[in-house]
Amino acid sequence: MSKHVKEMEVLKEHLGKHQLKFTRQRELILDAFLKQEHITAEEMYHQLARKDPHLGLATIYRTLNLFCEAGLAQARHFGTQTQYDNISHKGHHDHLICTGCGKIVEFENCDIERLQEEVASRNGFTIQTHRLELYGLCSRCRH
Amino acid sequence: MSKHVKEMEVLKEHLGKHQLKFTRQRELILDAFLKQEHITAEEMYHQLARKDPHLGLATIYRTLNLFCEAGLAQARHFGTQTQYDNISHKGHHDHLICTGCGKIVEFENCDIERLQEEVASRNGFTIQTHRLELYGLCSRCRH
DNA sequence: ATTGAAATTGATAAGCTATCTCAAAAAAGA
DNA sequence: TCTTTTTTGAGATAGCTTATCAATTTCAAT
Repeated sequence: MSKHVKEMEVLKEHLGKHQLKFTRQRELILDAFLKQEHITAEEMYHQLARKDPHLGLATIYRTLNLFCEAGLAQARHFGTQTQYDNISHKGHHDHLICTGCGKIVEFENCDIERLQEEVASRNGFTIQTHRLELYGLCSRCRH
Repeated sequence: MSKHVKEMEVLKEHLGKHQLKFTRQRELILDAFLKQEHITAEEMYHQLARKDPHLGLATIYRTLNLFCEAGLAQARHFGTQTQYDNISHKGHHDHLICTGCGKIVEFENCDIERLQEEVASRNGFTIQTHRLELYGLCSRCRH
């Protein structure tokens, strides 16, 4: 039924270790979560309203936080909301954002990522995720 | 009176351009803000309560957001609160943030900054500012 | 210095996001 | 199935930030 067998196992293992139970809601939310790169609780609430209109918002929050504890998700505060990042999703990308027209260009740079690792380990940190945004003017807006 | 002449000029120029007015409160808040590397509105509210007990919290928020628009500050959301970073005084710095205990380590890395410039120019952008946050576990929280 | 239009302030209400409460429902082991 | 423990859903609550608005302040033009 679910395509996310590996992650489902990670969840079940975490549940087992902490005397928590495997529920229909947790399965449903994990399935939906793993299809996204990142999502907010509110977004997921509306998305899942079709499948289960009675699924409560509090349950979404509780479950997404559970995923963080299980190492499947990573909470990141963006604007006024909390984004829950899908850890298993590879292909992280950073953003170039034009302050003139709002244009967003995505990019990836291995050299930068390597230097980030260096900085982190020099400070005793193990990086889970990162966020890099460059703000400036695109060629069109500079004139 | 004020030691932050340069930044005060930046603020005044921004105010002039946008038909805004130079007030006692804005001067007071800028002076206090520039003494910090980063601060929350609430912290500043309590800090300034001694100098001006009638200074409202809403004014602090409004003014710190004004500083962001003027390019003197940068808002950063951490936990449930917003940190306002002073980017005009000590120069920009990036952050290593522990997702376990919330510890924040500031760092600067010229090599990363140079690579950022490269990425930007390759895409026709001129960088005005940037935000780099590395999330992970500090040595203490990893165990 | 005075005036008057426009912006700002302070106090508080309102808005939003996230968490807490608790009775009812569901899960898991015997 | 029975029993114990955990989870859920709905609404209440908490914490941070913004909106509202009458009174005040700024500032350019008298």
